[in-house]
Amino acid sequence: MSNKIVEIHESVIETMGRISSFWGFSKIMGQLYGLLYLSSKPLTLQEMAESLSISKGNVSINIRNLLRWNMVKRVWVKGDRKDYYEAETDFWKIIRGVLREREKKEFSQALSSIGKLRQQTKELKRISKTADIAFTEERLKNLEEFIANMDKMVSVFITLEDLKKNFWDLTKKA
Amino acid sequence: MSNKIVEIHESVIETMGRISSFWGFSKIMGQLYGLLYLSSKPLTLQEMAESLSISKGNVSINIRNLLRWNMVKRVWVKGDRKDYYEAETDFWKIIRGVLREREKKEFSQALSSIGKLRQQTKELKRISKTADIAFTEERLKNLEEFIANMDKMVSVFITLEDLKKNFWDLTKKA
DNA sequence: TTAATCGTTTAGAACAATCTAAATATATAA
DNA sequence: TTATATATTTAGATTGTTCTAAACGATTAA
Repeated sequence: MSNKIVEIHESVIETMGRISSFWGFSKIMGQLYGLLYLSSKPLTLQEMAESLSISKGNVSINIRNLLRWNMVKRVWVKGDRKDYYEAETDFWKIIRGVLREREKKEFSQALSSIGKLRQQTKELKRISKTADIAFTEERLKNLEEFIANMDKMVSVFITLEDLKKNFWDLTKKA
Repeated sequence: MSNKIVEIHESVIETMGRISSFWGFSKIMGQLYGLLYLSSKPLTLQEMAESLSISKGNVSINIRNLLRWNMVKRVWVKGDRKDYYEAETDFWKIIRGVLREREKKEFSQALSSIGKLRQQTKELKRISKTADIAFTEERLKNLEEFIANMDKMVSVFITLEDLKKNFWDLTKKA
């Protein structure tokens, strides 16, 4: 590969690293993904470690996280016992997966926490009608409604994207 | 305040801290916001530091960040030289602000980085037509299109929320 | 002006995350 | 089975973040 194209690859990898840490993943995860995304053939742990000048162990744990988020796939190369990896290139599929597992989980957790606490406050209000209990209940009500709405928005997004995907798959088959 | 309601407040504050660090803000920021959100009157630095058992300096820098994101407001209490703070309770307004400043900035930065690199790759392709240059160009094209779409989605969201807000303001005035 | 009361900054401590190199575990081929 | 190639785990080093206590600076009241 020409010098210039190698430079371009490195810049893309750097950018991916920045994006990755911005979204709360590790920098290395983004860089590994960028490396694989720009590679026309699957790569081994060893190759990735050398390309990014990091240890094999570091690649190992970060690749495992990428696998967990379905951002890379492990592929088989016949006659070679090394593991090979390639990038998942369908970004919408990645987003759907991340929203489903990460955001969804966080929203429902927050929703149930706040819901429970609001319930406790309501019960308290039945017993004693003080100003601060009423105030707390009002605030928790608004908070719970907001989180429920965010939760719904994410669900709608996932559903829409799923529909789009299924429709696309159908048109391809037909 | 009763013992029970204090316990509830503490749980909400804890939950807010968790949400905050999940979204890439500091835990203390979330806790401070929670404290103010549940307070029926504005609080001083001193009061917040005592409530959360953290240093005044720590409150100072975290409150400054909350102000930066328009998540809290500084309010004046006549005849008192202390600064008082209260929570911004309009969550959609907060989201709009954060998207506008944080996400927007990140998207346009990524978009311009990748755009430039894609342009360089295109120029390279005019000179020499190797397989890896063509491959790189194809990948960068897809990546750029994806980021542009995300950017558009965020813009649409902000615009819609702004419209909703303006409409609401109008109906209130009428 | 001086004393008192705040808010902010800073130096260093405490803590947490990330990385490497080496050890260990696992899988394949001879 | 044994030897070899590979992946994963781990202990400790490194780095980065966040916190506190104290110093500093600014503002107000006397």
